[in-house]
Amino acid sequence: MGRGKIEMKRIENSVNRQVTYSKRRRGIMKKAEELTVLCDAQVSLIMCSSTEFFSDYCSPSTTTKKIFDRYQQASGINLWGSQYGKIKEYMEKLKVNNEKLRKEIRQRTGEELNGLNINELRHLEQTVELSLKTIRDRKFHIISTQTNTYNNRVKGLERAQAELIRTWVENGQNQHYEMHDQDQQYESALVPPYGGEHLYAFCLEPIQPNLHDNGYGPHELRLG
Amino acid sequence: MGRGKIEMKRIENSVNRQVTYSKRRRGIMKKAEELTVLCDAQVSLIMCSSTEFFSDYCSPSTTTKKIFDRYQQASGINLWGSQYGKIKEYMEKLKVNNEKLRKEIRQRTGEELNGLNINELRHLEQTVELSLKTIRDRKFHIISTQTNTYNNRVKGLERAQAELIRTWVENGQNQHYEMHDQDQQYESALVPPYGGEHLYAFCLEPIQPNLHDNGYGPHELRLG
DNA sequence: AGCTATTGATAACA
DNA sequence: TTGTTATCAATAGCT
Repeated sequence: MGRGKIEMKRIENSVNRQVTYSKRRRGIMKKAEELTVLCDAQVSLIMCSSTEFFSDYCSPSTTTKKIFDRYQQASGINLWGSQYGKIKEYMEKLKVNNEKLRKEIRQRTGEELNGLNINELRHLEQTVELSLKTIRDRKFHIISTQTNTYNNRVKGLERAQAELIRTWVENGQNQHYEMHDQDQQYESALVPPYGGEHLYAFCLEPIQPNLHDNGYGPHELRLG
Repeated sequence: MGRGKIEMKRIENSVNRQVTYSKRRRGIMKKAEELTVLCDAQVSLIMCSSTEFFSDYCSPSTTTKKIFDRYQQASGINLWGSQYGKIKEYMEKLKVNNEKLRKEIRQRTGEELNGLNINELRHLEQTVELSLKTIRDRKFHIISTQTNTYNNRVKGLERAQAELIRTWVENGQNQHYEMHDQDQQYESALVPPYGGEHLYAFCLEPIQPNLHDNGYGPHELRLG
């Protein structure tokens, strides 16, 4: 509800996050007060920002502690039973949603294609193709960044070397052999990561990202 | 924000008051959840209607009690049933898992590539590439199946036609014109789906598969 | 419970 | 940060 819709996920820009927090904090407090006044309700609201800044609202004529205590009592005595069904229902929804997400992944992986007709397959193909392109672009971006890093490191060392050579030469010719040794060591240590083939050597070993985690952990716990 | 502005005072009609309470209760809970997600905040919200009905919201990864304790540093009561705690914990796991699945999808989609190093990107690229291949194979399989279906249908009709012609010819030459008409109708009806271009015509219109369901359904229900 | 006409909240911008 | 405004979201009054 602003100049544009926003995704419901953590706002990455920390300044925006703080601004949004302030604004929404005021908004939710207003809502709490309105609920109190309009509906004769009692509301306790405690908020803690990501920077550990607390704020609270509490309806007049009571305290957060009183509401909290009353809630504990009430949920222990009256309400627990009726809540139980709702909680189970909620969990079912979560599970269903979970399964839906897994199915999407299986389709994208190509593990579960039987249910799809050709239209859906074509769409899926296009989607995955696009994803692949995005991933490749990102990879090339990173590779070029890495290359620049190495370039810069090499340039720095070359400058240092030139300086050393200059120093040694100025100090006389009798240390000529040692300098040459230094030079060769330097070359052999530096060239490999800089050379074409070897640039990629550092990432040959495959790593298992967090794809395909089966995610069955939660099922360990059963309602009993 | 409704059909008309309302005065900010207790709603006297008790039915209206209850209805408004329900609606606004959902609203404020949604706001609390949004604050939690968008701003990485921790929120504890307890509401008690004028009929003593309690509801609460609490950010994941914490509990109302923890927030309350941290805020007030004075409670001393611990009556949260062990069941309640376990179930909440289970739901938290489900939620976390949900988020993990969503993240995997976002990575496969290429929406969230920032956290990945080059190894991971390479692996992801390979995985998605493989998926794409699987999907394509399946698509071609279906296309060829479709083609065979059409081939068979055509062959069947050709046989039937030949049989008809034979019958008609055996019955005499005076029905020659009508047979020719039949023949033409048959051709124009059959050729389009069998012809190269037109084979694909039936699947041009894009379909939205169940990818990217935002999955907010489960959040409708709150504890309390 | 659902449905809209309205008011309200707020994301982006200044 | 505080204010402004174009947009999206919540909801009051009805059914």
